[in-house]
Amino acid sequence: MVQDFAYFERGIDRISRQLPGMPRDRVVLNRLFFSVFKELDELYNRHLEEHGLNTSSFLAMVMLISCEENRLNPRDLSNALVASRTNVTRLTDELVGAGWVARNPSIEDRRRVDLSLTAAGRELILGVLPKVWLLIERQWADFSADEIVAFDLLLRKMQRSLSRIKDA
Amino acid sequence: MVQDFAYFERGIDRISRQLPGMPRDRVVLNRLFFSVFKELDELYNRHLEEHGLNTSSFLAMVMLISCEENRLNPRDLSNALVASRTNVTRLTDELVGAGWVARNPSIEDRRRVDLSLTAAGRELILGVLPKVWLLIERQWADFSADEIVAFDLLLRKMQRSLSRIKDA
DNA sequence: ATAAAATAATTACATTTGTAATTATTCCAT
DNA sequence: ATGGAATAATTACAAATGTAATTATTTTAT
Repeated sequence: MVQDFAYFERGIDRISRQLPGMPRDRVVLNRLFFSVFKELDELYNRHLEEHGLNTSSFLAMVMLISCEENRLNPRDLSNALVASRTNVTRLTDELVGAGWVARNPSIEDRRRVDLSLTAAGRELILGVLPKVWLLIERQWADFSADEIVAFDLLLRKMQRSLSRIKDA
Repeated sequence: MVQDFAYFERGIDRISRQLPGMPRDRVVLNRLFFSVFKELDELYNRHLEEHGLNTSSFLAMVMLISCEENRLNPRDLSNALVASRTNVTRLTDELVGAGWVARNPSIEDRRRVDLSLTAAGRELILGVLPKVWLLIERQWADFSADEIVAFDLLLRKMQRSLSRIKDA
């Protein structure tokens, strides 16, 4: 069956036989990474749905409750979400429409817009966060403290590698 | 600035002060995972673009060249890509339109459709794979063999954990 | 044998995301 | 001080993805 990863590995080996030079272990790693991410995103979207959120709007609200001045520009959100500015504009429209976020012209720079949580938005995200944390704890329940640390280091290393390739 | 992860960690700590009970290390891990994935997806999309592909259509073609009988049903692709059947229908329309994939009614079960690569599709993917492998090698160049193995094991563990939560 | 349930793919429609062009403002080099 | 370049956000539009309903076929329980 498709769901277990051995299926993919057999496929990868079939390609390897048709075309030499495959860095097999790293090809497997990337494939794993993609499929695990999709499952992860799906899981959190499913749990956030009942609160009218998805992983993007949730992260946007989290960025807003966690930022220094309690306000953030669309540009910052775009970086934080690794999403286009366009999409952030639309997302913001949505959150403003729901009454969770306020848009205010920036005082220092009139090109800018300051986004901040409304009282309702703050209340929502403070209610959702503990539920998300419970899910996170279930998700990582089988991992030892050492494994968590190791995973963290590997992801950061991967991040550095990706940004180096990007800049090159 | 937003791009380095310390920025997120300071935000995470600000939340922690507003709301107790956060499993900090694992929250950081999930955030890292999301942001690394987005960067990864972006990188590969950028490199695949010149061949008229993106990560989805590329993986679809890879599944087709790597499958046992050289044919696959839309259903299988949907599982492999962790994408909706609808999206696979559209994706297939696209690949068929480009002349890379053929749609044939299945002999055993007339509800089904067999998808397979055309000669042009096969040629395309055999040309693209080596380039993708070069990128993969750059991406993982800094990782030792041990790190690759460790990462692989952690991702598989994560996959099992996610599928356990899904089934529950 | 046959009717209900299950399965496969697709269609119609909505949502999410992105690229390119536009508008407004600020920065910077003369 | 001022005109060109850079930056911020948005708008118009296109591409990618998803949900629910529909059609065709097969499986299964009587």
